[in-house]
This record gives sequence, C-alpha cells and structure tokens, in this order.
Amino acid sequence: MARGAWELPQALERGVADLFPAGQAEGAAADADQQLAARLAEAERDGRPLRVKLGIDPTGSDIHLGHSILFRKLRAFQDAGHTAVLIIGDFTARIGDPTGKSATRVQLSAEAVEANAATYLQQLGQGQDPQRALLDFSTPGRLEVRRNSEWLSGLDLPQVIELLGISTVGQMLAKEDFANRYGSGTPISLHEFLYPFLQGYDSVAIRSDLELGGTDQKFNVAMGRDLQRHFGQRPQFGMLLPILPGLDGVQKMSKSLANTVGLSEDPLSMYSKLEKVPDAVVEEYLTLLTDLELAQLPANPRERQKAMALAVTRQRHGAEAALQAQADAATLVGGASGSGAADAEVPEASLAAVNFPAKAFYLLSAVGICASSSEARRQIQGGGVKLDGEKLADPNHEFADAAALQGKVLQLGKKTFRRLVAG
RNA sequence: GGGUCGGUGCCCGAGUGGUUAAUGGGGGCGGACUGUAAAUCCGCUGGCUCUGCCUACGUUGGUUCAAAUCCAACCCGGCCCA
Repeated sequence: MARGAWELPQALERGVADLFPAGQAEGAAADADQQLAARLAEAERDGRPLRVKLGIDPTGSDIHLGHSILFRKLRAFQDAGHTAVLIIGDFTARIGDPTGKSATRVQLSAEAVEANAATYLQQLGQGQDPQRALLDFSTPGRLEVRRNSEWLSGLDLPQVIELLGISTVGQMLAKEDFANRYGSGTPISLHEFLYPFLQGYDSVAIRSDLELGGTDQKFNVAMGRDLQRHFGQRPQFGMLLPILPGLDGVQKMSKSLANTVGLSEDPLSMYSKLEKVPDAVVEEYLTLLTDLELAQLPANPRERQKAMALAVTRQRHGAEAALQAQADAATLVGGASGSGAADAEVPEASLAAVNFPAKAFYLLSAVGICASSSEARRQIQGGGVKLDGEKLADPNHEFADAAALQGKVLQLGKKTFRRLVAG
C-alpha cells in the first residue's frame, strides 16, 4: 500500500494493511462516512474524539509482540487525541473466536477469563508511567475499558434471533475459516457462528467509529458495520494490521506455536530472540514494532536485525537495559566461549528444590532448565550442556552439595542460561 | 434417529496377535558450519536421581501364555440418509 494512500498522519498510517471503506480522495466533498481522513477532520472540527475500538479475548495469560502491534496502533490514536475503547471480551472468550482456528476452541471458565483479563491490563500498562506503558491509562478521556458481558450477557433470545437474522448461512460459509473447516470435514459447532455477531454487536454497544484488528478480522469487523447499520448507527471504519509472523518467520506469532516474544519477558531473552529472527521478516518487524525510520538504518541485514531487536527491547525496558541486553547477548552467544558468561546478567535458578547428592541429569530437570530428567540426560549426551563454559559430558556425574554449584552458570544450547543460587 | 467409515506418540501417518516405546515424514531440541540465522550435514525426540523400573495406541471391560492389533459396550468425529 503506497504511503499517503489514505492521507492519514504517518503515525496512524504506518503498517496498515487494509482500511475500509476507503472512498476516493478526489471528487466531491470529502465524505466522512467513506473516508477516514474526512472523519478525522470532522472530529477535529467538532471537538469530538473518535471512538476507536479494539477487542481482546482474555484467553491466555501473556500478551506477546504479535498482539502489541494492535495496541501500538491504538496508542497512536490515543496520542492523536482520540478515545481508545478497549473491550475485554470476557463473554466472547467463553465462546472462542473461530477465526484462524482449525478446531473448536476450548471454552473457558468465568474465573479463568477474569484472571486473564487482570494480567492483560497489567501488561498493557495499567498503573504505569504512560511513557513506558503500551497504552495511556492516565490521560483523562483517552481510554475506556469495557467488558462485553456488560451488554452481551443481557441479550435475550428474541434479540439473539434478531442478530442472527442479519446474515445468512451462505455468508457464514463464505468466511474462509468456516469454508476450510467445512470443506475438509472438520467439525464446526453452531455456537461458533454466533461469534462474529457478538463481536459485531460490541461495535453497536460502544458506538465505535473505527475498529482495529488483524487482517484475519475483516469478516468480524465488517459484521460490525452491518450490525451498526441495522441498528441505525453510522458504520465504523475498519483498520486492519498485518498478522505478525512469529520467530520462525513463517507462521503467525502464537503462543501455541511457541514462536512468540512476550511483552513482559526479560531484556536478555527478548533481545536475543529478536536479533535472530529470519531476515525475511526483519523489515516487517521494523515497520510494525518500532518507530524507526527505515531509510536511515544501515543496509547490512545483520545491523538492521540488531537495530530492530534493540529498539523493541528499549520500548519495554528502557535504553539502558536494552543496551545491556545487547552486550550480554554478544558475550553469551557470540561467545569468548564461556569465560564471559559468568559475568553477564543471567536469570537465576534456585537450588532449593534440589536434593543432594544430585546427578547431572537430575540437576538439569530439578532446576527447571530441562522439561524432564530424561530430556536432560539426552541433552547432556548430545553435548549441549555446559557448566561455567565447560562441557558436561557425563549425565551421571554427581554433585555432592549446593556449595559446589553455587554461583556457577549452567548453559543449555546457545541461548539458555541459568545462574545457580542456593535456595 | 438409521447406515457407514474412523479415533495411534507435539502434528501427520504406518502398523491387524508375539523379539521393540511402536516404521516413516513434519515440527522441536542439541552438535558442526555461518552474519546469531537460513541452507547443508550429524545426533536426539514418553517418564523416572536410570545399567533397571514404570506409563502409553479414544474409554471401560473381556478373550488369550501374549493385544495398538480379536470381542463387547460406551464416548467422540466425518460422510450418506432422515
């Protein structure tokens, strides 16, 4: 999409994959129902900030960088003076968004949903300095946090039937996910059809002017427009951002694919994961996760990769911690093999749970560096384990007591380190 | 509701009575190499302080000296019919 295609401020336009409706800029009077630029101008003229909707279903406990691109965009709207309406999908989380799913999602209990919601808000920066936080929680009028159970749990059957009457089975089956599943004989539960209506109804309930979402949300966002029109409201705009590829560079970033970087990860692991994302996605990461001016970065791919990793880490942890993480990563990985590792900042692991005397393979699992003692045994035999830079070759090597290990750095592969501390 | 086919380890998928944690592929992890990577090559890939012992082929029972493999019931799913 060419820069300036929608005549939006750079901060709002950066990285946008799709914006609809997108009426022609030329021609008759700018139409505030068809062009976002016109709607923005109208908002400014009338002194009425836009209501920008972003819904999240609290189905997990961690927010990762893939989610953050939407929050970054939401923040950009906040910074431009608009109202972010963050919808916690406490009701819809219990149905599960079928988008992108090849199977029916497990339904969550109300308690689990509420607990997840709380950690989400915390990760988004509730109660934190707006400079460092992802969203601005403190400036008055810039944020509304709503739960969709507010309006959804009160719908009665006649109302639900009214909603369902707005669309057709044909339209539902035209949705890619449903079409794929139906076509391949994978089950689709009927209640999953309800999801788009409920998400759409959220837009009605909060009188959304614009909804943010990933490109896979087009169907649901468009449904919001249909419902708003049905209920006599001015339909929202849809602004879609790309789905961030995960660390594998191929599939979308998703916890279940274990290719994520969590927002609250420590600086070192955040940096070292990011500095080795595949070349193919570095530009996308730069565009979507940083504010760096792409043209001014060095051309060398390795340098761009590092600049990206540094910039993202800085946003979350500050400049100092980010630089430290960069230095540590260089020491640990690039490695004046081992000797430097002892000095670098490394997450600690307690020996409290270890029963001595401890055999090497048992130690690895007891300390949490390997998932099981069997795995630890294999890793040692495979030559992937070092203690203070020296290869541990014998899985049965016995350590008599904690004192022998205190302060040493246990390393698995190239990127997993734990400094052992007495419990 | 009726008919029919099917449910195997993270995923896909072999395997139809008997040396075996269970062929093969994918993914993942580790090693070498490199710009950290990618590509390539090699190793590992149920659990347990482990020269052995557990637990595993939808569930529960049964037949057998012996079952993922045979039988029964049940649960779940696809397709066809209603």
